[in-house]
Amino acid sequence: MTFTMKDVARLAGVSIATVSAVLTGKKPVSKELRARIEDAMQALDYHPDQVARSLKKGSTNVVGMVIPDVTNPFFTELMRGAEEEARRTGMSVMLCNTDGDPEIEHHQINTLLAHRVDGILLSCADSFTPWERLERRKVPFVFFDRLPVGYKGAGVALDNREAAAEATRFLIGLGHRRIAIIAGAQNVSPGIARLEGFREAAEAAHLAVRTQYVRIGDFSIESGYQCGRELIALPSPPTAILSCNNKMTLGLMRAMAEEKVPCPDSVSVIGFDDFEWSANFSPRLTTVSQPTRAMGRKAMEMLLDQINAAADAGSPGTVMFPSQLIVRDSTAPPR
Amino acid sequence: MTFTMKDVARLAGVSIATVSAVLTGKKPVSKELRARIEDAMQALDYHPDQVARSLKKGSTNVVGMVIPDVTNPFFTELMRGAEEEARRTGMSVMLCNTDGDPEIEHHQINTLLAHRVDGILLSCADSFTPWERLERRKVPFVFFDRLPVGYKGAGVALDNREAAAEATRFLIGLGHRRIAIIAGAQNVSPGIARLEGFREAAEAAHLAVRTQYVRIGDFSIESGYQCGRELIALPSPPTAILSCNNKMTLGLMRAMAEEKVPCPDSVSVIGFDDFEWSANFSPRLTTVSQPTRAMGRKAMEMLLDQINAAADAGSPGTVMFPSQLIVRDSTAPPR
DNA sequence: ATGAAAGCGCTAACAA
DNA sequence: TTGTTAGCGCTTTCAT
Repeated sequence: MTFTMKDVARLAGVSIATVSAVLTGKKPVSKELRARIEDAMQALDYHPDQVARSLKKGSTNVVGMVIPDVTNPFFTELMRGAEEEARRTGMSVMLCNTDGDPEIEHHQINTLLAHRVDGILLSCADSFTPWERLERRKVPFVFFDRLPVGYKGAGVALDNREAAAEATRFLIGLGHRRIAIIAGAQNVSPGIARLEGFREAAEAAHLAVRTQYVRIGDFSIESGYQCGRELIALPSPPTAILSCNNKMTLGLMRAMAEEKVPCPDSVSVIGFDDFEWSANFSPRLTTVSQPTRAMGRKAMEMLLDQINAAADAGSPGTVMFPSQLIVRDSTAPPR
Repeated sequence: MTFTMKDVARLAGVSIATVSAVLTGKKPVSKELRARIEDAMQALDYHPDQVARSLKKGSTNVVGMVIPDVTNPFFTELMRGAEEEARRTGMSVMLCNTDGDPEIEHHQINTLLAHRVDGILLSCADSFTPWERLERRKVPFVFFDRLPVGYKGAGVALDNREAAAEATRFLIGLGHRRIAIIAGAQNVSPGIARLEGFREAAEAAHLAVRTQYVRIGDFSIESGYQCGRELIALPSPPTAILSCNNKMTLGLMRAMAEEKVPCPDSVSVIGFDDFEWSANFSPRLTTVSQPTRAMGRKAMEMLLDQINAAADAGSPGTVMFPSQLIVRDSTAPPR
C-alpha cells in the first residue's frame, strides 16, 4: 500500500495542488503550509510517482542507450560518461544490449519508444540502422561510436581515420615495412574508417598494402585470434600488426603466445581502445586511446541539448574526437 | 505529433474500448472490427503508450538491476543472463551502476522506485545495504552475487566458500605449502566467504596460514597490483597465490611481469571469475569459473516469480551455485 | 460483441 | 497564496 498526493494533502489539511506546488517548487507556498506538507510526506513515507508525472508532462526523464556489447568495457565506459552527465540533470539511463544484431536492435528501440524515453543514444548494430525511423517518430537521438553510413546528424565519434593513420605512421617511423592490419567489421563506421586510415598512411609512405596483410575480423576475440594465426603463418609474415579493437587484440596476443612469436621482438602490435586492461598485459600494450568517458558525456550533452531545445536549433552535426597514441612495450623497431 | 488510441478509434469508427480490446487480446473482437482497427493502427503508425498503461495497471514491465561496476564483464554477463530471461516475458531491464558507493546505490534505488519498477535485482555496494527499506516499500527484490550480511531472503550467489576451498585444495594437492591469498573487500559477502574458504582448506591440510600471506584488496586492478608486489617482495615469498576476482588478478599478473617473476615457474596463480579474457592471457589463467549467465537468469527468474506470485508463496531463500575450477597454464607444482 | 464512463496519480490552467 | 478542475492515454467494469 503506497500513499499518493491525495493522502498527503488530506493529512496536511490542504489541497493536492498545494502538495504538488511544494514538490515542483515552481509555485510559491507559505512557510506554514510547506512545513505541514513536508511533515505529512515524511510521516507517510511519500514518494512521488514518476509514472503519473510522466503521463501528465509528456516526458519521462529517462533516456535510452543502445550498445552492441555490454560486456565490452569500451561501451560501458561510454555509458558511465553518459550517465554521469545525465545524473546532473536528474535523468536516468536505460541501457540496452543488441549483440550487434539489427533485429534485437530494432526490438530494443521499440521498447524504448514504447516507454516514451525522452531521447536515445545509439551505437548502431550495422550501418543501415534506419535512423529515418527515429526521425519520423520525432524522438531526439544522437549516434555515438558507430554511425550509419551517410549519417550527418547529431553524433559523436573518434576520428578513426586519422587515429589509424597515426598508428600506422608510427609503425612506419619505427622502420616497419611489412605491416598488417586486423580490421573490424566493414559494415560499421569505425571498422571502415580505420582500414581507410591504415591504407592512407601506407600509401603516403609509398608502402604497397599487400592484400594478404589485410584481414577483416568482426571485433570478436575469436576473429582476432583467427586473423592473427593466419598472419603469423604467412610465408613472409608481417613485422607489425595494427589491431582494430580491444577484443581482437586479445585474440591476436593469444595467437602469438601460442605460436611463440615474441612481441615486440618478432612482431610489434598496436591495439585500439585503451583501457584498464591494456597496461596490465605483458607486454604492456601500445594502444590508440579514445577519450571514452568524455565521448559518452558529450553524446549525452548533445542529446540533452536537443531535448531541451525549442526544437529550432539546427543539428550540431557529428563531433569528432581526437585519439591519442599511447606507446608502451608492444612496439619496437623491426629486427 | 504522436497518435493515441482515440485517433485509431475515430479512424476505424469504433470506440476506444474496442481498440484496447484488440491490443490486450483479452476480450473477443469480431474479425470485421479487428481488421478495421489494425488497418487504422497501421495507417497512423500507432504505438501504445507504456507510460499510460503503466499508470492504469499499476505495473511498468520494467525491472531495475543495480550493480557495483558496469565496466566489469562479470557483472554485465550477469546482466545479459537477466535480460535474456526478462525479454521472454516482455520485461525490460534498467541497469544502474553504483561504483560500489552506498550513497550512489541509495540514489539509484530511489530513482528505480520513483519510476515504479516492478522489481529490483541488486548486487550490493556494501553489506549493510538496507534491504529493510525495500521490504518496507513492498517491492519484489532479489540479491545476487553480493548479499548483505545476515540476509536470508531471495538471493543468488556462488558457493564462494567452497569455491575458494577447492582452489586452495588444488594448490595444496600440487605440492604447494606457501600459499597466499589476495582477498577481496571484506565488507561484501564474496570477499568474506572466499577468504573463509581459503582458511578452511588450509587448516584442513594442517597448513598454518601466515598473516603476511593474507592480503586484503578491494577488487580493483590497482589493489591486486599492490598486494601482488607486497607478496613478491616478502623474504619468503609464496609459491602460489589465489586471487579473488578478475581485476585483482590482472593487477597481480602485471606485478609479476614487472618483477620478472615467471608464472607458473616461480609462482602459480589461480584467479576468480573466468571469462573471455582469462583464456587469452599468457599464461592462460587457471580460474574459478562461475556459471555467470545462468546465475543472472536465475536471479531474474526468481524475481519474476515474486512479481507474478499471489504474494503468498514464501521466500525461496538464497540459491547457491557451484563453481568450477578450470585448470589452464598458470598453475604447476612448486619447484 | 461493443460502447460509455470511471479513474490510475499527477500537473497546470484558472478561479477565488 | 491556495483550491478546483480538467485532462495525460490507457484499462476495465458495467451496460447495452
